[in-house]
Amino acid sequence: MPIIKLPDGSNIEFQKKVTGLEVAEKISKSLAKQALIISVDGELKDLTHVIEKNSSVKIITHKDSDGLDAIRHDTTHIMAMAVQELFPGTKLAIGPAIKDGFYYDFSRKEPFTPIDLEKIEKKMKEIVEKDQPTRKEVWERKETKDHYKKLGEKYKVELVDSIPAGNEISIYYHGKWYDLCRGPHLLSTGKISKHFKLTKVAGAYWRGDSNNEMLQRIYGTSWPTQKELDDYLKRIEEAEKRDHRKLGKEMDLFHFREESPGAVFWHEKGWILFQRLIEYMRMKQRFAGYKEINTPEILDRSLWEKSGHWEKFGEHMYTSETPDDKIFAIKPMNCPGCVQVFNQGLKSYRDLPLKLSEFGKVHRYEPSGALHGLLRVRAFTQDDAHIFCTEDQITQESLTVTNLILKIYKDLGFENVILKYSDRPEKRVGEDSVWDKSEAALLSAIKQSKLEYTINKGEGAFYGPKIEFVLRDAIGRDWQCGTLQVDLNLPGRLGASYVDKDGTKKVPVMLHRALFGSLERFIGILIENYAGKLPFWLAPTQVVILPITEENNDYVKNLFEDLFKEGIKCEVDLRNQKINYKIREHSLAKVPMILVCGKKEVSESTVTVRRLGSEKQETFKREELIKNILTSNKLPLN
RNA sequence: GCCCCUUUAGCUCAUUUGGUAGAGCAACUGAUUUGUAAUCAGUAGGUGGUCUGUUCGAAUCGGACAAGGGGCACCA
Repeated sequence: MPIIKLPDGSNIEFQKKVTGLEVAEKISKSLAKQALIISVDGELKDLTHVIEKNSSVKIITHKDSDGLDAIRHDTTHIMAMAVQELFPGTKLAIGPAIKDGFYYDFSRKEPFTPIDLEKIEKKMKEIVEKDQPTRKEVWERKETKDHYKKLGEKYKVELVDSIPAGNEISIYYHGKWYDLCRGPHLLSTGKISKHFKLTKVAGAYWRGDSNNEMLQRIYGTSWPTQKELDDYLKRIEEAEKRDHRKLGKEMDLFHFREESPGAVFWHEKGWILFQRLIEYMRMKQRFAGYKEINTPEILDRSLWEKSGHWEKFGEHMYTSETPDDKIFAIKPMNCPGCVQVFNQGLKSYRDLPLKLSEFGKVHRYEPSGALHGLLRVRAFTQDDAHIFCTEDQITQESLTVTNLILKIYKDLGFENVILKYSDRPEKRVGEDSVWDKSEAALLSAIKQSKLEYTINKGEGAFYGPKIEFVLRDAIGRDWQCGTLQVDLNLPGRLGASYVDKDGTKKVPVMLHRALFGSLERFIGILIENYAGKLPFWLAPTQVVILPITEENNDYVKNLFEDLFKEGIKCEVDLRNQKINYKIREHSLAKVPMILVCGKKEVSESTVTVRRLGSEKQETFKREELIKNILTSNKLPLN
């Protein structure tokens, strides 16, 4: 007779085999009420699942992430049920729970409209109200396939085929409707409650393969309570308010236009921000021993053929033909140019590691559907560098790069960083022994950094393993930014060499490294992270000075000159407007500091300060204030 | 690139079923000299994304293209 071990360590002994629900009831009535599914020895099961032997059981409620997933999985079944009722002939593909919600992929000729979504939602609520019981049946493989073949549900047939031999094939019924599904599911359709919402329709390839048919995917979200649903919708709204495309327009930082899709037209304010970021990085890299170079944007085809880009990267490259019938490529990467700088003149082992940095503008022909504001563009500036070193130096140099990246992210307000490590892919160049060495070197650097990391097996570049740096922003979103790649290939292809101790020529290892990846992209991330309220040192307009009346204009202009001379990005607003009007306008423009000078300030040689996000007014002596401002304006070079 | 949607004044949006476009904010002019999130009045502003078809007549209906948006694929 089964002895059930509970998560708190206690045991309950039953006289006969029991269902999950009976276990929950034995623990408490309220738990049984809240129970959604159970976990038996780590496997998720229905509440109706019969436990026959001793096992560890956990009753799962909506407070567990597995419980939330179960609710969403049920909701997507109910959606599919509603869709098939309303739109007979619609075929089903798959419908899993995902982060914050669920989707189901359908195959149907006519597109679903927003009005259809409303109808589906209404129908779903009816289904929930009917509270139809869930029932599981186990079918034979062949019977299942024949059944779905007859119905013309070709995706279900494919799914049956992909279930490993020996696994049971389960069908879940909700009332009369049923679906092929591994489960588990809640006891009845009423269990999910009505706190769901269908959010959007989108195209999606069957099995994520662009060679397959495009299905219609309906996304939705589902929560245990109305409050959680409202909170989620609010969160989405907040994220929309931070959208860098919207803020970029409002703050007059940049724009895009038809003539050059995916390329940024930087306005004065955006360009100031861009330059300031570069200024910071320059200082940071100079301290770290980098030498900044700059290489041509357009290079002859032969170089790209030698480097392998022409073959491997050609479809993403812009090319141009000149009147003398030569073909040039606009660089999509900086590395070949950088290697040419290395190649110029004789290099000795004493020169290594040699770190050459470049703020290089690259162009890549990205698929049109991939473009997205500043985050995915066709022309962008990499904060690139290539470190030429020996194999023995890989670990140390990788660690140094990692530490530099972490420090920089921290300076810019990002404390949460995780790493993604990718090792050798199937298609690769170089000896396995060298791969062993470079992988070990990179991994050792990661371990020494003590950061959380995930391993992406086989996702490395063809020339070497890589690390990607992912940072988490203020509202919990992850962004992939920096990258560090070990390259045992390009230097050789492009004929790089150095003279070693023994007088022989050797080929150096090259580390590719980008801190933010793309400055354009990073600025987009910065804007969203700070919701446009950039830190003082980065703000394109740092200070606006407002006179109360015309009488204070001279004082204000004089103060402006003092700040301007010190390099503060400062403006005066002498317009004939009320102070309320100006405060509102400059606050909305996200100027970090507003200075107000009226009769009182002029007579006392003081300035009243209002900082963005605060209604507090503070009055300072003029000299003291200037000193404070200069301190805030320093680059964060810790 | 693929599926769906969108495109009207500088910005945000309106114009029921086809009868050549309106508002708020911004801009400009004038008045107002103002103490911490919108002072008042007036003026001007549009080949309705582009091309094309249907029609006596198209912002409105059809088609093509482009850009943008949401996803998918892609991100070397």
